[in-house]
Amino acid sequence: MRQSTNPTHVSLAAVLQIRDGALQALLWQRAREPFLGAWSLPGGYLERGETLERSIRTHLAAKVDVREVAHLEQLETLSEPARHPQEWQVATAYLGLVPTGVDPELPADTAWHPFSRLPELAFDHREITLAGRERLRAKLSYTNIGFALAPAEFTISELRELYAAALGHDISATNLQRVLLRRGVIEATGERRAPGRGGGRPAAVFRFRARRLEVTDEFAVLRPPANK
Amino acid sequence: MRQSTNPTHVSLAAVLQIRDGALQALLWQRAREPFLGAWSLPGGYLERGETLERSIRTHLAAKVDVREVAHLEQLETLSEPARHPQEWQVATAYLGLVPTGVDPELPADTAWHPFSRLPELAFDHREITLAGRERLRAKLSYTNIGFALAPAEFTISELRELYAAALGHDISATNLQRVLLRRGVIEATGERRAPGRGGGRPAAVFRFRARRLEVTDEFAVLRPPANK
DNA sequence: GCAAAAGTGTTGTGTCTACACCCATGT
DNA sequence: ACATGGGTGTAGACACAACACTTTTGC
Repeated sequence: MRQSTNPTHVSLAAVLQIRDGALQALLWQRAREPFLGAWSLPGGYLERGETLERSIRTHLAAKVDVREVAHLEQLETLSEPARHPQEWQVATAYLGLVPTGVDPELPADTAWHPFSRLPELAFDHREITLAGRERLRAKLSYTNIGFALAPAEFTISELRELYAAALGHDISATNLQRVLLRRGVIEATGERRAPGRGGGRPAAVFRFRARRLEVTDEFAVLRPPANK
Repeated sequence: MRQSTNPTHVSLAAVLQIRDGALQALLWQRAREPFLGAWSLPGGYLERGETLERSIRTHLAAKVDVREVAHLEQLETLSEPARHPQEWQVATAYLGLVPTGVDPELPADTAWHPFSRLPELAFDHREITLAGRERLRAKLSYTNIGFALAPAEFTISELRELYAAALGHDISATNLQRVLLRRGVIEATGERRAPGRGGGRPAAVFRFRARRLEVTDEFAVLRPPANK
């Protein structure tokens, strides 16, 4: 029991990466009660003098040795009084994204889990994890958030696989390329990738033009008049 | 000084309404230090045993006598250590919307302020207020959130004025009607509104089909293949 | 030559803006 | 009659999905 007049405050993160062609979440196994042994999201207490974002970055770096988080954004703050069985605790959840290919060394109690086989999660962490995936899926449509899932350079078919894995449905390489080029989200580097055994035309290499989140489709159905 | 190991936690709300054809925010004048006399967002401490949403609803109902909040959603949680000069305080901000026409009785220290003449605000409340307006503007494009700004029944020109005031730019009644009808967001009641002095064709009366937030335009540019 | 993989051309559909025009009422 | 405000018809721009077709490589 920490004390009585104020809630404890923790930062948590659903850290997602595409590994082996599937969207996966970084989880660690709790070493103490409550939920001893259950899988849960990385995070920890907010300390005096730090912001929530600094808090979650510190906890990620210290506990899990993940410094390669390419994008981090706040998801929501959970305050259900019964969410922690012993403590009055408020949690602010973040979504973190790690580019494909990065393979940080993990402590023994930490592992990646594909969404297709998520274990039972402690507290309300399952809800948070699913909310993170939803946020990612939505933003793939109208922002350049793909930069945080992709390596620095890639071919369209590689990018197509990433998008398909994150979205959960197939996507056409043809149209993906056209949409992202039209919007100026990606650009050709000018280089080509040599084909594998069995041949095939060499693929053009692309990169994201920005590596910070930008809204690329204002989808402003109710948009201001053109003239004027 | 409340205590040391945990931050205090407050809930705040940017409560918006369209009044006199302009988007306005509900503010109250602080009665104590810090920022004595400055305008600020309504809200207050989170109490043990309640959720943040319950907390902000309670504070709104008690302090400001606004029970007519048609929509309430979480905006973000602010944790900058220096945001409160004396206290280690975390704040979770909400966006609240009140339909046009409702005119709740307000205490003497509370008043509506149009965005065009926002006073200096205490703490980081200006940032929150602007974030609330941005959230509203975005959601007007792809959800039915207009239900929370409009009265139960309205004509298209009345609705057009509300959208224009909230969006900050003009909008065509013709196209607004077609977009909202095509998406099934509004429907005709079958009644007509008598024209004012000076004549004119009687206007058809409409209502929103749902009075809870729904996403009406999935804007899923990267959408699943049609045939499967 | 042939299979494999990448990329382009083209067609059709749906959604939106803009604007001309028609409708129903008061004076 | 005619001014006033409401509503419909329609054309053009654009973004997208789907799919046929062409290009460039390995074997």
